[in-house]
Amino acid sequence: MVTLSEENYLKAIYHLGNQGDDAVSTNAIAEQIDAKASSVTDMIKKLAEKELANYIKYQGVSLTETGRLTARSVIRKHRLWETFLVNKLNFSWHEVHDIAEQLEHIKSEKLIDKLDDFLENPTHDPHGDPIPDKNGNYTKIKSKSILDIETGSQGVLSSVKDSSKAFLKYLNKNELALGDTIKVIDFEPFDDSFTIETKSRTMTISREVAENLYLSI
Amino acid sequence: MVTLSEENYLKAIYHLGNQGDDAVSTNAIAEQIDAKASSVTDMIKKLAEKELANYIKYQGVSLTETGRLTARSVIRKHRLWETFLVNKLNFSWHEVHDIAEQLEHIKSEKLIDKLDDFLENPTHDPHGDPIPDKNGNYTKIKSKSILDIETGSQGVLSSVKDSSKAFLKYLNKNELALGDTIKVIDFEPFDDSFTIETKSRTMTISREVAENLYLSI
DNA sequence: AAATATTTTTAGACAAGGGTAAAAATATTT
DNA sequence: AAATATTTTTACCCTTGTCTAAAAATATTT
Repeated sequence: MVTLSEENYLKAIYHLGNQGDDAVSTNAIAEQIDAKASSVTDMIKKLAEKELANYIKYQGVSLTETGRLTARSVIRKHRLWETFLVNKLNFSWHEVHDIAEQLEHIKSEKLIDKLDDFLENPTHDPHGDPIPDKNGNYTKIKSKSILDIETGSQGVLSSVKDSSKAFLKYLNKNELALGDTIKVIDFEPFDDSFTIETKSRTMTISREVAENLYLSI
Repeated sequence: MVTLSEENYLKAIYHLGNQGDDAVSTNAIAEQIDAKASSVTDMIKKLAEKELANYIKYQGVSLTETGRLTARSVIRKHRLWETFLVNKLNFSWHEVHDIAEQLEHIKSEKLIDKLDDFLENPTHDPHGDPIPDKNGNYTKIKSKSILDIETGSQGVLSSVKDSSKAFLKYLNKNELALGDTIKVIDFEPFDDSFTIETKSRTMTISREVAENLYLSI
């Protein structure tokens, strides 16, 4: 039995540690989860005790195979619920995170499998992130941040790195949506800004925004 | 802020105390919630502290207006989620209770309103129980247990009193479903059994079963 | 390499929710 | 009305997950 809190720690370690492979520092987890370092140490010990994590004092944590699968299962639930909220209940994508954060902890294999079928087995959630299947497998779309794309080339907006409310609202306001074709027209070294072109218009975006937009070529 | 545990107590008091009006005993709650009487006393004090319940030592608890509305809101969520599970995810009605028990505690007004719309504002859940609206109002279908119906008359199976897995499975096995028209043919005083007639057949049911079937005339 | 700074861990406390055992109040018998 | 039984409450303990403050380990400067 994995508790709600444990699930959140597993998810954090997974995301911070590159699928949970790299060792993650106590402070990094503390910041991610919004808790104090001492609380994190306590929880890490419990996870190691349950063989969900590998832990060496002062050396950080990584996930065991079981821990990784558990994390992926939580991520699967989170992303399926987000898809449900956006596709079926007509939420906009910036509203769904907090609700999915709760729904991801509902315990029922059968529920999530039926939800998956009901949504017609989506491979990506509304933010463009891949949804692991029952066995924890998924294929990431190969994509690059606009920062790393050569001027003149174009791609399809496939995901966003930052899923904060503020950023998603910015995208809505500027009529940028997943699936849009974006061409990188120019880079301005003075302020690190980019000029991009979409179907409807040409616009300038800051380095900060460019960093968070991932295009698949 | 009402906690998950508090919500469960409010629901129990609501159901045991005839919409929370009548005073309910500590022991009755303990049994319903599967906890010890001492734990119930503690929680009751917290509810009274938060003005969700009226409590006089040794005299039992009832709900305040706020408590009653909170209970109805939890019941609304429970029944909407059950409806979702059965109507959209194709669960059968005896499987949904435990999952709805978890889903009913998800916090988001907007979520439940959108779910309500998605389900096309159902007035009754899969067990025939009424779903309170946003304001906590609902209309109960006027119905009577087969025990209280005169031989010879008929009605539509509108709800079941006992929603246990065992009973719902019994109904499935015997092809009895909500909405079926049932005619009460005979009563046998020797063992208190009833003979009833449905579209497809005539059958005998025990007093125990009869007691749990509610027909609307 | 010593001194200082930062990170991590330990020790001890707290709130929520639940349990046991005994005391107090209420109900029921005789 | 006493005696007995039952219910409810109190007093105290436990676990989970969190916190603060201090100690220990590791990193970074000088």
